[in-house]
Amino acid sequence: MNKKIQEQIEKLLEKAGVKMIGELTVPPKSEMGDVALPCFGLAKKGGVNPVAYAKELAKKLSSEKLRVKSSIIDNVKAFGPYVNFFLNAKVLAEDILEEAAQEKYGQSDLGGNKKILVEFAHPNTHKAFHIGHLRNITTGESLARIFESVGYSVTRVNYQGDVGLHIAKCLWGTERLPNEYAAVRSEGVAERAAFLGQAYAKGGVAYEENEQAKEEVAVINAKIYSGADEKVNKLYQETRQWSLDYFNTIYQRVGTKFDRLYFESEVFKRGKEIVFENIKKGIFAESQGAVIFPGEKYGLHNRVFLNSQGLPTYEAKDLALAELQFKEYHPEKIFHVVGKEQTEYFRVLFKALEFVLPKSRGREVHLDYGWVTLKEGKMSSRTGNVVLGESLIEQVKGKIHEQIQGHDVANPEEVIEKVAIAAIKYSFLRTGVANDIAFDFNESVSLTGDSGPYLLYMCTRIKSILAKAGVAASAVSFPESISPAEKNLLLSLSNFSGVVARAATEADPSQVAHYLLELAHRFSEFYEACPVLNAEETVKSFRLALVKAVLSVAEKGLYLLGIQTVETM
RNA sequence: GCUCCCGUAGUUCAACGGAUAGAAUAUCAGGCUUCGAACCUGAAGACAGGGGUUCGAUUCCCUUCGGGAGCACCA
Repeated sequence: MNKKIQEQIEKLLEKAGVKMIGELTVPPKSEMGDVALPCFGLAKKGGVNPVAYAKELAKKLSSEKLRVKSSIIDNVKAFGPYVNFFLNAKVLAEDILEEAAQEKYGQSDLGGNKKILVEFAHPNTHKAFHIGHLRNITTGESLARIFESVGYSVTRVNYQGDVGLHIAKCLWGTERLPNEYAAVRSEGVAERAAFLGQAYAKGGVAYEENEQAKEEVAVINAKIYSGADEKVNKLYQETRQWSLDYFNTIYQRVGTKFDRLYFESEVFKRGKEIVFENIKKGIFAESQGAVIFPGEKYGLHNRVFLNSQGLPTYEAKDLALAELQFKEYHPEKIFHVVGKEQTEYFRVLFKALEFVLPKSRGREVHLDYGWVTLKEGKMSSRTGNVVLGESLIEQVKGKIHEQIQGHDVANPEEVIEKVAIAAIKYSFLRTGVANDIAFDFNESVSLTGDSGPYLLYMCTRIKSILAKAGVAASAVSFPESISPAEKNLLLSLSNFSGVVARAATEADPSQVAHYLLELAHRFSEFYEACPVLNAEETVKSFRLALVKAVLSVAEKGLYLLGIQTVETM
């Protein structure tokens, strides 16, 4: 709810000698008013019937409002247990349009410029980059932007697994595909990435089905950690770079830039040290040849931090990563955007961290997001049943290409790319972060209705109007009569700041997505009902300003989702 | 087996413990000589089942059924 409106209502209540209890909401129908004050809380305190109370309060406020000059509130009426306020459209228009025109509209300083890290993407080198990663990046980037807009100092970091068993599997596979390997060395970034996926699949299958291969993979793994074998080093470094080059092309494509790339290879040594240092203190314990953290002591489960070969596992590396991150950035909080299957893992890790690094307590947050599952079944890079991130983008582009036929578009290639990215990002962000997405090519990335292109379409329509209108007069005039469609748009505009704040506190970009959908729909209704360019001068001036404000807020909101607008589509 | 998450129109998603459970898509019926029809209007269609707490439950608790994930040397 808009601050100004809230203040006005509070002022009115104060005059009537009533304290503000309960949050303002929006009535289900516009005939019932524009803002609603529920009276359950008020009634409960006084032990009265909320319906009777609302009726009485509305009556009181109605007489009181006469004494509030230039109030934005036109009328007060009781509906059941609610007191509903009718806002004056003209005053609302003057307030909102002025506010929404500001560069910083929607921003706030909730974060107090505190430092936070948003860690996301984390693809592993030598493995496929699939649509799950795409969802992760989309979510992480959007969260980073939302946090920034409410006044946090955000650092985007990416933690990538470039050591570990999966690398060994891939190298094992590479050694068994010598011809393909030789050929791909002279090819492009994408081909190399595809080759690594193939090699990984080969190694992964052999590891599970063949005892000898399993041992060979373990040997390679040890060599990667020790760095003792020149031949392995060389192959490892070369293929590692292939992956990183490829990831960079994708980051660029989806509009994400990282401030710091962390690698497992830079923390595994220190991870091992930390565990050793803390065995004496009794934090970690030996068990069956490995070193574990006894999570069971704390109602969690035990986890292996050093395996029986003495190599650090993911958990030990994460200890060192945390240490490094606190040392480099002194963050207030670190958000790890990681799949929800690791929820229990993080509970144990954060517990162990509290002992090893006491200042981390309460500052480590696991932002769990849901799976992207295929309708035909679960994705698995082992069986090759994965949808690669880029192939999704290409498929969606194909669909848009068909749609765009017959349109007069200036830069079709650029537009198709942008619309495709918008469609995909929106399809990931419209649903709650923690929810799984059952992915289906034909249904999931929609181009109509509740979709990214629908939002972009609102923007291009407005841009088209503004272009035809030419240079607008500097002073905006306000007509006496404002239609319901216009008023709805104004009310939507007034909600933007609150939506962004909520999205930030709940770490949930879908709030912004839903808001934009409503804004776009209300714009479409307005567009049908209210001609802009052919309107009488005063009305035209107002509508142009209104439409400009809508575009401005829409672009701000789309930016928070990581979506760029287009001129034509 | 233990722990956690999730069951809302045919389908994909909404709904700070509050008003007549909202959208989109698919289906049916309408709307372009008028700022871009990737749009708009209308119809039909849902809280998995059963208990409980509450003035009030889709929301909280218990339970049954159904789906998913995690639970020692992967990340």
